[in-house]
Amino acid sequence: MPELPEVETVKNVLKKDLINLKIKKVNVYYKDMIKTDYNEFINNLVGEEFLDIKRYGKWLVFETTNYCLLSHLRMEGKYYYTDYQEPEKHEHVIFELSNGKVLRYKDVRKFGVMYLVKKDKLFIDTPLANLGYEPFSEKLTSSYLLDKFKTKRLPIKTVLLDQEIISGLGNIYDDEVLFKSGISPFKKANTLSKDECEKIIKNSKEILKEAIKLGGTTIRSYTSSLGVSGSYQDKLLVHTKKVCSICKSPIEVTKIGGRSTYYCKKCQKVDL
DNA sequence: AGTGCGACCCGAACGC
DNA sequence: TGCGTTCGGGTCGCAC
Repeated sequence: MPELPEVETVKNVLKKDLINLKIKKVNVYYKDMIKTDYNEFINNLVGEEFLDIKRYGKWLVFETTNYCLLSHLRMEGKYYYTDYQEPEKHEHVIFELSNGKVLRYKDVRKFGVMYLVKKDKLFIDTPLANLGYEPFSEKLTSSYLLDKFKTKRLPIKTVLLDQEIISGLGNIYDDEVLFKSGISPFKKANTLSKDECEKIIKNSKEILKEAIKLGGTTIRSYTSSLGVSGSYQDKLLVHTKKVCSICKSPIEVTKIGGRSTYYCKKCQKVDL
C-alpha cells in the first residue's frame, strides 16, 4: 500500500533505470485508468525521452521531453522494468523502450490512475493542483496546521488523510504519527493545540524519514513487487499491533471515517 | 464550505 | 469441502 515512503522508493529505483531512455510504444490494456485523453496518451508519448522522475505526495511524476506522466499507485500499483515480454495478468500499461526493454505497470485492483499533461501544465487542473505541504517542507508549521484545522470538526485521524493539508500520509503512517504523538485519533481536528500540531509535524518527519530509509512498509504483499519491498513493518508501533509497546494494554481496532484505525486507549486520550 | 458515503476493483480472509 | 459474504486501500463525485 504505497504511501509517501513507498512511492519515494519506487521513484528512486526507477530513476536508476529509465533516465535517458526513449519510449518506442505505449500499450494500454485497461483504458479506464487513463484519466486524460486516451489517444493522446498512447500517441504523444512515442519518441519522448525520460528526463527525470519526481514525487509529489503519493504521486509519481515521469518527466519526459515535452510531457509529464502522472501516476498514482493507489494500493497495489507496481512498476517492473524488465526484458521484453508479453503482458501478464493484471498488467494494464506497458511502455516499450528504446533499448528493447519494457516498463510494465501492474495493478490487481485496477485502482491506480495515470494522467498525461504538457510539461507547463503540471499543476494546472491536475490532481497536483491543490496538494498540501509535504511533511518535509519547511512551510509545514504548526500555525499552518492550526489554520487548516480550525474549520475541521472531523476526527484528526480523518483530517490527516486529507492530501490538501499534508500530502503523503496514508492510513498506516497516520496511525503511527498519532500514536507517537500521544493524540487520540478521535480528537476533533479543530480542538488540537499548537503543541499537538508541533508533535504531529515532528513525528511525521521522523517516521517518514525512517520509513524511506527502510524502503517503506510491506504489509499485505500478495506478490513481491520489484523495488517496493520495504521493512518498515518491523518498526510499526501501533498499526496491526495487538499490545501497546508503551503500556502493554491491548491495542484497540476500530473504524474512523471508514478506515481501520489502531490506537492505545490509555496512551492516546482525547483530553490530556 | 464542511461532511458523509457510495463507487471504483478483485483476491484474500472469513463465516457457515 | 464448497459456497457466499465481507473487507481493504486512496481518491473522487455527489447529495445534503
